[in-house]
Amino acid sequence: MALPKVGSIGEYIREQRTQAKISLRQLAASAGVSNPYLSQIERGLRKPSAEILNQIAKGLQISSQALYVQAGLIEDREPDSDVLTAIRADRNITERQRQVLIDIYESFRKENRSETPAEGAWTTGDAHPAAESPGGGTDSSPDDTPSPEDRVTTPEDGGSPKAAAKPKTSNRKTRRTDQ
Amino acid sequence: MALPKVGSIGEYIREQRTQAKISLRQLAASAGVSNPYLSQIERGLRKPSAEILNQIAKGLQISSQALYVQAGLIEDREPDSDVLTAIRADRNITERQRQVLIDIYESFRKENRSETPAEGAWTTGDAHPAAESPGGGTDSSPDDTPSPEDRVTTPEDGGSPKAAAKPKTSNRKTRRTDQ
DNA sequence: CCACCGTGTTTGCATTTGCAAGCAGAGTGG
DNA sequence: CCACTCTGCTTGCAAATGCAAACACGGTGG
Repeated sequence: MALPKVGSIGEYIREQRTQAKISLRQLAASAGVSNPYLSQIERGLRKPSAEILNQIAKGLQISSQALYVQAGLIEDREPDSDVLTAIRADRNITERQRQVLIDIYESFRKENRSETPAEGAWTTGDAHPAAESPGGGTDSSPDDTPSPEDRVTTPEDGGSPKAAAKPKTSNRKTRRTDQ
Repeated sequence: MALPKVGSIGEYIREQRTQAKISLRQLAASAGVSNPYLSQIERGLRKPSAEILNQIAKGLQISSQALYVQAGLIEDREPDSDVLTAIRADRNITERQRQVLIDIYESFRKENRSETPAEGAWTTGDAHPAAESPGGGTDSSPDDTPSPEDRVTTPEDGGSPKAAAKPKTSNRKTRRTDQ
């Protein structure tokens, strides 16, 4: 594998650490990871998992998001609409309320997005067995699904957003060649 | 109990998946993970790493941050200031510039926070990399790809506020987390 | 009835993470 | 000179991730 470069995450961590003038062992201790492992991470020999990354971020007292971005784990340009940021930044609501709002908003976004392609296509007679598409995207009937375990989504209003089926072609590719 | 509760991340994923009316295999395919693994993730039998989590988020077309928050990996409490959210929400700057701004801001925060009693720590003439004012000469390169070797640290100015965190905590034993 | 296609699940195995223990130097000073 | 402490790095090894293949169950229809 040769581990070409798992991204500059290691460099970034070492950068932040040396800048903070703390030793590898100190950071490892405060981050709760072992010193050798941190060493390997910093030199790109190991690819830390999210937990470790989070702990390192805490140990460095930097933003986890910054680390995730550096690790290329969040690089996907999220729809950074200020709505979501406003929701996340708002401190006058509880976490649950925040989550509900985010869920609703994302459901709306997803719904809108899956309606973009030309209608039909996946409703044609080619019998997509799994998709089956009850109602499809146009009617957007809110109460067509039994909703197995409705936990997070419990808005009082009945207009819960239901996302339309995703006409993703059944790509059989499972093996992902990465890294 | 052998498998610790990894949080409701699996539940959340399954929730989103069923909401989107896509099958487990479909999501696994579009996310680039194997079906059985996704099944185990959804039931909390496995703890997906950040990459897998990111892939799943992409497959679900939902926010990665939402997943990370659900996974308890982002804490969601760091960006408690609208400054950061404003920076992140601003779309008139490149990713690089945004990162620089965030780094600077975090450096300031860290400086303020670690400047508890006993001042005279940051005056030791160390150079703080991120806390450099990019000035007007910021590269307006439309390229927003985080280059690996191009670290944000480019100290050239000496008159910027320095942040030197000199934690009094001496070496601390590496705590081991049972697991 | 049983082949076929869909759903999600379980079973072994390769690969990897992540750590405890030990190694190689650089200061410091008794 | 050697003991002590710091720095970071290398070495095996337990445990986990993550996947391919096979399993169990349900519906269609030939």
